[in-house]
Amino acid sequence: MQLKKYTDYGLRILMYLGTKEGVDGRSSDDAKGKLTTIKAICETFDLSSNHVNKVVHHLGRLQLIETRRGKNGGFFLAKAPNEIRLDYVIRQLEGDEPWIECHNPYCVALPACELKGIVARGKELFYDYLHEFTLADLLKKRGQLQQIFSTAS
Amino acid sequence: MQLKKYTDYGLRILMYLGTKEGVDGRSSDDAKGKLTTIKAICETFDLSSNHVNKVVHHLGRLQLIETRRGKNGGFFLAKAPNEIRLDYVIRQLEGDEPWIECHNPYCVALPACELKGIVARGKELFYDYLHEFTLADLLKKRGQLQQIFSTAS
DNA sequence: TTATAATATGCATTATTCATGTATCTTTGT
DNA sequence: ACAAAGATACATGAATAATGCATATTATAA
Repeated sequence: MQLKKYTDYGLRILMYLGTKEGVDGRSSDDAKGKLTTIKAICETFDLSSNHVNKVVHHLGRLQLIETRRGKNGGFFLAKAPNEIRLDYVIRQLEGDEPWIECHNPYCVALPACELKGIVARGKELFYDYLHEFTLADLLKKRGQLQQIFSTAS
Repeated sequence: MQLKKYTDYGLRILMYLGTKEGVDGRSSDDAKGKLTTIKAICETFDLSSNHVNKVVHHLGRLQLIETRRGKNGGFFLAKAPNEIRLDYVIRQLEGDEPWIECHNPYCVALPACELKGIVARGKELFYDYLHEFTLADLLKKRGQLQQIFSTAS
């Protein structure tokens, strides 16, 4: 019972982008508006580039970030931080299956089982709570994060 | 993000015991007060006896059931169904680690990270909700469950 | 007191899923 | 044309859950 690292990495990437973001959604650490690259993320968080690659791609498909191929390519947030709800990010990256498995192996009690509904409702309460937060909430200590990200590598 | 089958099996076992339970906490399908055995559980739910063995042992250590070794041994509920709270059962069987892993690999953002607290609170809301329910709630359709369990095998 | 039926326990093995690695393709700016 | 970036497919490795096997321990009954 734990979120996948995949999901975790996705959230870290969004946080990183959130700290870089200027008015135009580009990296602000450079006047040229350089984009953030997978390489930069990997160096900052010390992660495998292959994995980050996939997560970035996924975030792109979700239209949470915009990716640019080719030289000087990279990616940046496609929405304002306060429009990126945590429940959505986690549900999508994590996958949204029921938290309890009634088939595989099939449970004979299924037709009279009250449990699956209770767990499903609990799951929804978890996500309802996450729905109250956005990426902006993760950036409260933005200055400190910027400092961490700029010195890490 | 899913409960372990181990946890699921534990809950099924408790439900099974709940349907058998008479005034004395013994199986009521037989005047002799025969105890429920691992074998009976395995036949009913079509599970591996080794796995059930371990879950039963765990439930015993948690004092949710009382186990009896030796010939004519078995086990039965050690508490009334309405005293067995689902949050407790699930927390114990599932293990109670944080749902998000900040170390392993260590995350540089940790000192300024708002995420861990949000997820931790969401997790608590999930368990708070489960706390409202007991095994008795899982036995609402007790008659139907009894019928299922007596015909399965 | 011996056989038997039950749980207890430890170790080994298998299966599943997550995580990571390698290679190559495609795109795009220089 | 070249180089730097993401896109994609496939393969491998690692972690953990699930299961299997063997044996010990205990209690009852013949």
